[in-house]
Amino acid sequence: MRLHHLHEWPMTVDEAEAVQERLRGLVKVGGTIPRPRTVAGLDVAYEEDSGRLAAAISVLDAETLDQVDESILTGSTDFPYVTGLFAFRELPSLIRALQELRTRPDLLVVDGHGLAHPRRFGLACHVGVLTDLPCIGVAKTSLGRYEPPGPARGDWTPLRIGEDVVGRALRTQDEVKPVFVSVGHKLDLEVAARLTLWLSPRYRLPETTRHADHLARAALAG
DNA sequence: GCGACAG
DNA sequence: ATCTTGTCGC
Repeated sequence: MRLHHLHEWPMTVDEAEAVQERLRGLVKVGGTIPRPRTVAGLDVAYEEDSGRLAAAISVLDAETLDQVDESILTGSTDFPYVTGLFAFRELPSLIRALQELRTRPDLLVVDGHGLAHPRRFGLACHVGVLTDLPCIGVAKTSLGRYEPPGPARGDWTPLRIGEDVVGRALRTQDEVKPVFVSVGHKLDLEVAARLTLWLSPRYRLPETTRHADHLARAALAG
């Protein structure tokens, strides 16, 4: 898969924030996906010591949610974990995994935020701009403020940072903690939320994320 | 100013 | 992210 703007790579925290400010203008907000045939989940697993990591991508049939492709690799990280600069920690390995994918998915689902980010350019936006593919951010915790949504699957409330509505707190199953959905690239928030619900028929997290998580953990072990 | 803070 | 006991439920 062909990727764009790979020359935009920082060495320091200041440079990293500058890259985000520069690339944020390339995010396309809005739109729908006519008929997604395949959906890819991206995730990275870490080993507490030695900075070893495994990146995994699982591509599922959007209709049956059966896996049709995968890409797994192990590596290491040098960029420290800094809230807001999360992308620069996971992106190098995710990029390699994307390039080794046999197929080009119709949609990407990232384990983290898109627009629900301090500079409105979270990992899901970054991956979306690099690939120019529609991309959704689905995170397990929030960086913004929200009121608890209703108790039923499908209930949601707006997620805000400052005055901006940057995403949704979405209940994907009855009586479970909500997930935090935001636009990454090339779709609108309503579509992102609808797709997230579709991809989460049984558990709190989307099947794409769960599959990728399993693959990444297995790769670290074996 | 202080605390909180995706994974 | 990862470390973990017991507990509840299919």
